[in-house]
Amino acid sequence: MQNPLEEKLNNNNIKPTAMRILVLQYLMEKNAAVSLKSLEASFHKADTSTLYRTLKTFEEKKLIHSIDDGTGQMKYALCLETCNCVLADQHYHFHCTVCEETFCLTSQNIPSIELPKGFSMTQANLVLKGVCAHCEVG
Amino acid sequence: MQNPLEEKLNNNNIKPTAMRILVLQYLMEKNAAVSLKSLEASFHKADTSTLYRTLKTFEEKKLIHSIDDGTGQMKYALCLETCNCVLADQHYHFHCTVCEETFCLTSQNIPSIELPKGFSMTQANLVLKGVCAHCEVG
DNA sequence: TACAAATATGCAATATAGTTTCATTTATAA
DNA sequence: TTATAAATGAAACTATATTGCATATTTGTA
Repeated sequence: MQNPLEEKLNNNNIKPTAMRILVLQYLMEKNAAVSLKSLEASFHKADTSTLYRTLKTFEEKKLIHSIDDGTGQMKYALCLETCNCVLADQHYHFHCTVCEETFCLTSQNIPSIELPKGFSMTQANLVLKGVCAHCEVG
Repeated sequence: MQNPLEEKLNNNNIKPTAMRILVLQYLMEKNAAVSLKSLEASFHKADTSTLYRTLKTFEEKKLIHSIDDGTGQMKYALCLETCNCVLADQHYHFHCTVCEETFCLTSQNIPSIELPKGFSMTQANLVLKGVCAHCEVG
């Protein structure tokens, strides 16, 4: 008998410490990708390095994936339940230049891309930029 | 009567100083995107800030475009002649995890991407990762 | 329970890329 | 020639990411 957060961590082979449960909860409540800074801002009591390593552990265990959205701050977002962080699981991300939030566009996978002869692809970092629905004027 | 490099700079409203001509030449000779660090390594006599500002000027004047390939070092590559750095000019980039070079894949434009309702897109940073033809084994 | 080993955390220091300030030099134009 | 504008060089500074090490906590085992 464990709570769903602990269960999720256990399913990913991550020991469910108090800190990790809180960080996971935070990630689940946000519908946008989060940065280390935003975690720091939300968890004053926790140390930066702990939060940093928590994110790294989550990423390593494929609970979250990282997004380099070009803001200079790496963002992290929860993977889908079925995610193995392989090419087939990759999706576009959208960075809103107004609210500065970054979202996963999981409704469509990335299209097949014709690579030059001899090239092989294993990963992708695909970030679209513009204005999100919430920030759109008019 | 001016050399092609100067002409290219002039066409982009960039005053052709000695330094800028050399940097442009360097960019044209490389078939991969270059970083500030690689410029520093190639131009020992020039100051970092000069090279930095040269890149920024080139980018501003749409002579080159920047690529955040996730290595932590911004890369820069020459735009195509016809480029206006608008959405239609965007293309994928490929970062080889072996030789660490980053290339423009200009042979195809990015496909049309279905955005959530209300989202509008103005830019993109699309980086594919894997192994390039030169580094492919076998 | 008690102890040993493994793991997680907190604090501090470090690394690195990017950026800015300001003085000096160089180019441009009246 | 002189005044003005622009480019360059040197140095300092900022921000993010990362690591080392001591302490605390958890876990497994007798």
